[in-house]
Amino acid sequence: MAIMAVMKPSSTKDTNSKAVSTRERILCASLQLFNEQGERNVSTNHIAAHLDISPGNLYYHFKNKQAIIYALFGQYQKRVLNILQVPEDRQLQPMDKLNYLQGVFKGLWDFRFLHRDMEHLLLSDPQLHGHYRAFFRTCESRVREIFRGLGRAGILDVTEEDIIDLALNTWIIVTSWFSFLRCNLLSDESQTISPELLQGGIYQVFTLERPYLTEEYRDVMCELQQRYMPRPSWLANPPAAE
Amino acid sequence: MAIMAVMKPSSTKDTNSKAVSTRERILCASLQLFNEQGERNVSTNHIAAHLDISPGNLYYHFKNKQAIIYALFGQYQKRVLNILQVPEDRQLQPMDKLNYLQGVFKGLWDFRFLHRDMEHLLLSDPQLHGHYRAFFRTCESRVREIFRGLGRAGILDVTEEDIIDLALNTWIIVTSWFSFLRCNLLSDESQTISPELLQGGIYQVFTLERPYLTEEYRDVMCELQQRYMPRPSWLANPPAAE
DNA sequence: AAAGGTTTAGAGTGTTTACTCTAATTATTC
DNA sequence: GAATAATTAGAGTAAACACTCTAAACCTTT
Repeated sequence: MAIMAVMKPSSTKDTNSKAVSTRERILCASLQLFNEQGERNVSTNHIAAHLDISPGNLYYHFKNKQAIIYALFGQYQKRVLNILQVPEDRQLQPMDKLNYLQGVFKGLWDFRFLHRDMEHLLLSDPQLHGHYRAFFRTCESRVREIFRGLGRAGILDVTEEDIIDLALNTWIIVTSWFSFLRCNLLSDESQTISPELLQGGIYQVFTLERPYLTEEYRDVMCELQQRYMPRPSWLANPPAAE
Repeated sequence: MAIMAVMKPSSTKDTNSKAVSTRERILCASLQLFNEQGERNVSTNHIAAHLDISPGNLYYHFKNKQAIIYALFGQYQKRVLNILQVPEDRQLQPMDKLNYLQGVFKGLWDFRFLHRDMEHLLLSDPQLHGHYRAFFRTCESRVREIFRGLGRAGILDVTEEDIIDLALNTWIIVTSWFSFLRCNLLSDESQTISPELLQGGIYQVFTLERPYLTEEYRDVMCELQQRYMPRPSWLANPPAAE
């Protein structure tokens, strides 16, 4: 470690000497608590207590609660943009669509507190709001590019107008899925959503493009979609009294 | 008014003698403030101050803040269910779809604070959560019935499976639309969403069923949809740097 | 105009919150 | 191993919150 110190004598931020820096631990614990209880219900004191550190320590690493959220936001955006890329060296395949969805839904799950309190987080921080709008526009154009790729690959038969509409519908369904689940389907006890209900989101997004599937790929894509049909579990609920 | 008093001597709740009861004024002011600033940012003291009444007075009429929200929730549900009805004496027409959407979007706008903090409101009040789940199931079945009606009227060509998927997608887009607008499109200054951007939601919902339109009605419905195309205003934003 | 119920004002309470300050401790460098 | 800088602890603060309590004002009926 002496070598390390020599190699990076005046580096600004890397505390490699420690296994995990306090800063990282704060981010990690914040993410966990925010996801479990909602950002609104988790105070900085809670986070500090959870980590067995003092509030002062927390505020040494982050100038305020907002800064923690900001950092987590950055992680989330980086991760999503990493996923939404069209390969340049080959055509898109049916499984690609699935991989996109699984990756994005996983990301949404890991940072689910964000979309739970999104409006409050953005409206109380104009700078963050600006970043997010730019992030959305980037995602929107990436998703359109994916749909164009699926068109080029002969999987979808879509006009440019269809693509624009599909992309926006997809964005809304995807980003609203967990909120939808928590509000409309989950009773309090079933805290554990992930496996099968998350899959329901993938199924639901597939329904958006089903009408546009080419004959050639209709069967294979529909079969793919059927794997994610989660209905029995929650459609079983009594379908409303009236 | 003496006559009124004689006619309804021991009625439980009507304070007809006054123009507007304090209870009504509290509900009205709460709704307004919640919508403008978010439920999270409006305290009971704020509401009382806004009305120039004392906090004690407010708590005389509502045992807690939750009770105010609960009452507003009731108004909202009643209004939506009033709209989502299939006429029994005639077939559905293209304009019906439009009327459903306009009515529902107006309701969503008037109670927009609800969907802004929905998760928190529901997760912190199990009873309300239960009611809301039932409300959702009712709405879902009503919307399906509307789609079935559009099928019977020869406007849509849909299987029962399509209907199930369409209904759910419609629900999610509709209930998420204002949140989507506030998060992704609005800068802070343009506080006033209503007219044209609300219309964008109607357009967007129409896109869901466009692929299912029968040839007979495709032109008329698409023309109807085009009226609600709001794109130029906010699609003009630079489409992301990449 | 007295009585009795309803409505209101307004001060106050206990708790929680985000955040600050100072001093102590630990690492790093010379 | 002394000096310096980076961390941490922990008490503390001012503001905001949901909500309570008591007494006064206001009706309505007799």
